[in-house]
This record gives sequence, C-alpha cells and structure tokens, in this order.
Amino acid sequence: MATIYEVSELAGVSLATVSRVLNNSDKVSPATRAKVEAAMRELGYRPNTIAQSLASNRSNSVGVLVPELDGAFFGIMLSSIEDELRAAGKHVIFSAGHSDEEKEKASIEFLASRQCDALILHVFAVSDEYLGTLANGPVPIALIGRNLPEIPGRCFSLDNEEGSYQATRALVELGHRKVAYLAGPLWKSDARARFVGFQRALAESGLSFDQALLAEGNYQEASGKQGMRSLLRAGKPFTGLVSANDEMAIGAIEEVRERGMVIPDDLSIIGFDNVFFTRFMNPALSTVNYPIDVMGRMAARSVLRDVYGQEGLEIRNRFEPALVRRASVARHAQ
Amino acid sequence: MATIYEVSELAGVSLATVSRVLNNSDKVSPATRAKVEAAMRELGYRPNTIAQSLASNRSNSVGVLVPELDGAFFGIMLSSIEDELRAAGKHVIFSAGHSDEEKEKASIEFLASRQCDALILHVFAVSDEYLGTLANGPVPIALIGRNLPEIPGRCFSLDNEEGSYQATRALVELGHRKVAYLAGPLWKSDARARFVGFQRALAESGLSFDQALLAEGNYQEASGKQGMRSLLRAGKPFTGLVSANDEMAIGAIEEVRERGMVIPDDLSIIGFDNVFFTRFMNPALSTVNYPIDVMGRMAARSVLRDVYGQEGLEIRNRFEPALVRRASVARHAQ
DNA sequence: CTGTTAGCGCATTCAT
DNA sequence: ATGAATGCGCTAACAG
Repeated sequence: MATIYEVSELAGVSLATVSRVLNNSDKVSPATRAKVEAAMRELGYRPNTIAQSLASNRSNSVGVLVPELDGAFFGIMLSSIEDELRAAGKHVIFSAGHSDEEKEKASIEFLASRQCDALILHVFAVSDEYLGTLANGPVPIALIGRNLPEIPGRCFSLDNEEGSYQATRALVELGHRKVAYLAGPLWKSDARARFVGFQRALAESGLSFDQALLAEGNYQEASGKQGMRSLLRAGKPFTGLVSANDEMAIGAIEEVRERGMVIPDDLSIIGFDNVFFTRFMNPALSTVNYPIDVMGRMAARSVLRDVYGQEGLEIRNRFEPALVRRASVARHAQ
Repeated sequence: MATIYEVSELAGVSLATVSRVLNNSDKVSPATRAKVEAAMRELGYRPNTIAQSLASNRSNSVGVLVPELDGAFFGIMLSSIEDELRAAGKHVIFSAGHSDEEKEKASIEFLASRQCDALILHVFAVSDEYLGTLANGPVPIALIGRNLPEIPGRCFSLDNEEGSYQATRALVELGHRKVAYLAGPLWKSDARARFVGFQRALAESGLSFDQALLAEGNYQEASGKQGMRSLLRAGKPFTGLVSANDEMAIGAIEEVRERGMVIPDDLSIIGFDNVFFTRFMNPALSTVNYPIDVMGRMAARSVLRDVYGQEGLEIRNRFEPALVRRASVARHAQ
C-alpha cells in the first residue's frame, strides 16, 4: 500500500501538504491540490485509517451494543444506524449483550477499548449507576430504550406505558371485560412500564386487575407459550390477552391453538413491538408499533452532532407508540 | 488514559517488557510479570488498540458484508460470526451491500480501507472476476453462499440444487403432478441452482416442465405475491408450489388467501431457507433448511485459521440442505 | 529474561 | 500557501 510519503514524493510536495488535501482543510492552492490528487490516483493511494486514528486520536468508528444481533427487532435498528453512520463516513462495530449484566459490561469494555468515538447502547441488565459513570467517562454514549438524566439529549425512548395502555383500551372498547396480561421480565424497566399501562387502562375502564390473569415471561416465544398455559390452567376465564411483546404473543397463540381454540373468535390477542413478521401471521397479529428504526437513526444522529460536530440534524428523543389493528382481535359479544 | 509508558515506569521495567506481558508472549519472569500486572491494574491501564494495530500492522478486526443487516436470514449469520470472532478477541465491522453491485463494491472498499485483517462476504451482485482480483489482493476474503476456485478453503456453500430437488420430489411423492415454481432472480447463481434442482426433480419423475408454471421474483415478499398472481392468471392449474425462498412463499400465500383458497387443501407450498418465522406461520411453512448460522461460524473459523494462525479448528465448507416438513403441504388426491 | 532502538502512517504545531 | 519537525502508543527486531 502506498503511503502518504510516496504520494508527497511523486507530487513533489511535502508530507504535510498531502495531509491537507486529504483532510481538504486549510487552504491548498488548486494547482498543488491537483498535483497531489493526480499522484494519489496514480499510486492508488488509500489513507491508512489506523494511522489517521492514532495521530488524530479519533477512530471514526462508533460501537453499537444490542441484546441480540439476530432477531427481528434489533436487526432493524442495526440497519438504520449503520445506514446513517456510514453515510457520514463513520464505521460501526456491533456487539451483543444477551441481556446479561456481565456480558453487557464485557461488550462495553470491548467496544470502548476499541477506541470507539462513541457508543450507542440498547442495554437492560446494566444498572443506572453503571451507565451514569460510563456517561461521565471519556467516551460519549447514547441510549436507546432507556433514559439517563445525565444525558437527556442522547436518550431515545418510547412511551411504553402508553403503548400497552392503548392496546388494553382497544380490547376493552371491543367489549372485553376479562383481559389477561402476559408480562415481560419485570426487572426490566420497559416491561414494568408496559405492565403499568395495562393496569391503568383497566382502572380507567372500571375493571379490576386480577392477579390470576397475569403471567410473567422473559420476552421469548417459549415463555409466552408457558405463560398462556399457566393462565389457562388457573381456570379464570378471559376473552382478551395483551402480551408485552410479539414473540411471547406467538408462543401464547401456539398454546391456544393446541387446545383447539380459535383466534380471534375464542380469544383476542394484541402484541407489542410490531416486528415485521406479525404481518405474516394468520390471523395477522394486532400489535403496538415501536419505531425502532427511526429511534436508531436518531441515536446515530445524536452522536454525529455531539461527537463529530455535524450540524442541522433533525433529532427527536421521545416517541409515541401506535396501535396497529389487525385480524387477531374481534369484538366480544357480551 | 494511561499508556504503556507510565506502566513501565511504575513497574520499574522497560517498555518492551510491558508489551511482552501484554501479548503474553515470550518468556517473562513470573516476578516481573506480577509487577507489571499490578501496575497495569493500579493505573487502570487499557491498551490502545489503534496503536497496537499501527505497530503490528494488524487491526484484529474483520469486516463482514451482508446483503441486508435486518431481515431474518442474515441476522442469524451475523450473530454466529460475531460470536465466534469475539470469543477470539477479534472485532467485527458490518456493512450492508443491498444486492447492488456498486454498493457492494463500495462497502468492500469501505471495509478494506478500515484495515480489516480479513473480509467475510455474502455478496451476489459483484462478479467472479472482481472477487478473483480481490482474493489476490492484500486482504484475505472468505465467501459465504458462493464458490471461488481461487480460495476453495474459504468458500462456504450449500448445495442449492439439491435443496429444491428435495422439495420438489417431496411434492411429487405426495401425488402432485402439476407443480409450479417461483424462482428467485435468475441472475443470482443460487437462484439458478435452485431452479435447476426443481427441473431435475421434475424430469426424474417423468414430469415435463411447463413454462407457464414458472414465475420469477426477486426474493422479496411482494414479488412472491405478484408471481403467484401471474401464475394464477395464466390459468394453468397446479396443486403444488415450490418457492425459491420463504419470503416469496409468504407473498404467494397472501395472494392465494385473498382468493379464498386454503393451504394446504387447495395448494401445497414449500419454501426455502427455513427462516425462523416459518414456524410461526399458520399453517407452518414447509421449507428447506439452510444452516446459515453454522456456515457463518465456519467462515469465521477459516479466517481465524488462515489469518490469525489459530489451529485445531473444525471446519466444513460444503453443506447439505434438509427438507423440513410442516403443515403447508398435503397429499394430493389424484 | 530484559532493555534499546526504530519505526508503523499520519496529523499537527510551528516556522517560512 | 507550504515545509520541517515532533509525537500518537505500541510492536518488533536486535542486543545484552
């Protein structure tokens, strides 16, 4: 690989001048600029980004940590982040945290040691305190799906409570009086918020919350199936189910089907997240839209703005969920 | 951030010795090693990977290029690659090629300029010639879903022809005599191979291929729907459909349903790839399993072996598809 | 086993 | 507007 040295030699200018046209900064006379560019072309010169980083103390790469690299939900986010950052010439390094505190921390260490200029994190297991000290450290962070008072401008979140509130209200308005809830892992803040929204909707509708109509899962399909089984076993009848996410709703549907029940005739179901395959289900799953793609994009923009000094970026921090009505819900004849 | 220099000073040893314990290479006396490690701990020392890369001419990062970062299929692959490489302390930089020649090339340039030690590519649009010269260049590449004679040891592929052969045979053995085919974009080698497998199965079963029972799509859902529409419009009756991938099968199913037809009673359908949500469909989609996760893992291992000198890795290059029978197919009463 | 000496390729003061 | 000099933090011979 040709170096800046060879370019400067071929162009008959100094090393510094080549560096200048490279960063097209300062004032370089059009003539010398042309000479240099010709030399670069002739040598097929590509700047060594590692050396650039060492010298400038900037890696031009941002680390992204998600719970899972596969899965329908985060892929969307990764995609929009990469898209936005790549357009700005920044590199993206991904890592998975697997919703485990130690792994999340290890991944963060991993990314930080990679001299990332910033980190975009979608984490659950790690504590607010940890994030707080991290935010006060040398490498700026942005948070998706979580709020940290220290960095309000770089937190991007959805009103989870409002989402399940809407979902629950929709069911109630369709005549459902007995509505069960399949909760996410309640140690996660978003799962708690979603559960609160469900309870609030019930209360506002004059319905009382029945502990027997609650099951807690871990956001995964299997736990949804199991949750539905325990709900059914409890023996308390219900005609509607709100699930804290789509995956668990799918598990619930499996269980329901195996018992010969029909959706939505025997049970109306609403999920949460609007992952893309909910459309493919039969019947299509009603759900609450979670604009994870634009949230990822916004997080990317916030680092473009705060870390790379880019200006004029349109950025929003708070997002509203929106109910997506599909065939998995039906009116309940009282 | 503390540097190696401060560590050496605090530990009372030379800079080189610190470097040695860092790379735990060579022979360092346990005593000095302990001193150095204590100093590192005390200073909270983290090696600067950028500087390491510059000095060693090795970035410890490998670039991965996939058609899409979202989507069910590639997420699995990204996940297993990251998993394998991360365990070896290597970083992964992802980029998306969007099945477009210019974008694929741009992404490759992008990754290469990032001083990746190796590239793992899942590309379609780029020509064999291009890949050939790339393979002869300075940065080693591994290929998934494609074969390049220059680097047989770093190509990982599935016998696509065999996959659709099996799918088609399965339908024929269930009594279907009129089987339609929803092809992928035939400029892609895998789409061609799958189509060939279909034709071979037909021929071996003594059935003739009918051009009116063929539609070509682009692997996306919408094109499957449209393909099915044109197939239906053609007016030639058929009782079975083999789709070149699952997404298009889903589109086809939508179209079929809108016309009031029932699966599998009126039409048996088999997809290809076994993306995870095929299980969630109703009826669950029969398909051909594509072990993209282990293929990704193998590609990662090949670079671990060839680029980083790791030994004793179990690596396989060729993979066999396997039919996954589910509810979307039924016997055809002759 | 440990220390010395050079760079890796580039950005960035300072001069001019 | 351009050039010379210095160092980013570390690895890698080469000595000793």
